Amino acid sequence: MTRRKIQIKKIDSVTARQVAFSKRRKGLLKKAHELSILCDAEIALLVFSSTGKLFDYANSSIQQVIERHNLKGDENELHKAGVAEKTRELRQLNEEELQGCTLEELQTLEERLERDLSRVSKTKDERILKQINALKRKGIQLKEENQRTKQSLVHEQGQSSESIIICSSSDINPPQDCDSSDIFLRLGLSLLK
Amino acid sequence: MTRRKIQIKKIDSVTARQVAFSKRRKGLLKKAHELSILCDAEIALLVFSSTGKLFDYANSSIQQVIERHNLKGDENELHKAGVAEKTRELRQLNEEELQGCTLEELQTLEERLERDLSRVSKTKDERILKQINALKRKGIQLKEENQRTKQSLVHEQGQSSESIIICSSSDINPPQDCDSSDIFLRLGLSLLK
DNA sequence: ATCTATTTATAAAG
DNA sequence: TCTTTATAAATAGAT
Repeated sequence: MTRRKIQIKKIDSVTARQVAFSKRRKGLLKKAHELSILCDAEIALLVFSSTGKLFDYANSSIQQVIERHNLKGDENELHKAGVAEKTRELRQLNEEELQGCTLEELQTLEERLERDLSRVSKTKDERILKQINALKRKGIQLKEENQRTKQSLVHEQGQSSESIIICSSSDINPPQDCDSSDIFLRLGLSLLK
Repeated sequence: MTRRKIQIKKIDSVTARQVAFSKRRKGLLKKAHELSILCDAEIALLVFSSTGKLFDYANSSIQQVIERHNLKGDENELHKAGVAEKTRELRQLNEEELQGCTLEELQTLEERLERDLSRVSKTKDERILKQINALKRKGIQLKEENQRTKQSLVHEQGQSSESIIICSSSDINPPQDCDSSDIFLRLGLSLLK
């Protein structure tokens, strides 16, 4: 505080808030570091900006605890820069190595898996729909043949058969279309209210 | 600092170190609080004295996670005990409240959603399978009737019909069973090597 | 804990 | 974001 004393309340101006955040964050991290050195203290400091970016300070011993608890999603610029490559590399990762991933990397992988799952489900649904339609066509064909055969009986013999199966269109309706991402959204909505 | 500038290195005198710890800890917590208010930031600050005592600051949303850190050994039991209830509560949460959840709570919710999605997909698959089997039965019925009708033609007229449809069992095979959780597992495995 | 000289942090402006 | 600068805040050392 200086030039003027300020009130401790949310800074209205977005720009001023960003400037203050940058300065004070730096100051806070410095103070945290000084305290840990001067007084031999263990310190963990996590600062998330309003946009979700993380800046942190932690002694190495606490660092491990934090990482183990997934308290922090590492969003350093450096990490972001390498995410695409990392994601590709993750295909080769075994489960143990996966534990070493940052939250952001895991999220990127998760999103990829969700997209792929959605694609697979959709493909599966389409294939099943095709099977159903094929069966439906086959059923209609059979019904027509059945009727035609019966017709020839009537025509050539003047007698009717009681063995004709009635197969209305409502008996062979296509299944309602419901791809899994849609289900997920609806499920999510119902669970969240 | 003041009266004299000091070097940032561990303070030798135990007394002086304790005094410095007390003063600077207070200052650090205050700065952390100011930053969180002024700049709308999420902050978690853990300070362990060299004697292992904890002093902390944290926004309410992070607070719960931090408190679990303090509980150390008890944490698992206590937390597990409350998960079921928490999960139930989360059903009532709207999106805004969801932002206030801890990472752990979000993960619990996510796992629940995944299980539910899996159940929904499985149910859907079973229903579709039923439809397919119903259509299959209908097709077989029709085929049998077709043949019976034709048979009666042959039997009563001694003539054969060329209109009989051949409908082999391979034409109406059931779809391979593949529930989505299985797909997900297989997809995951393939992506991870 | 209190005082206070001095250093540090930082608000406002460029 | 970096710099400058006036001023508020933090704090080392003493009591």
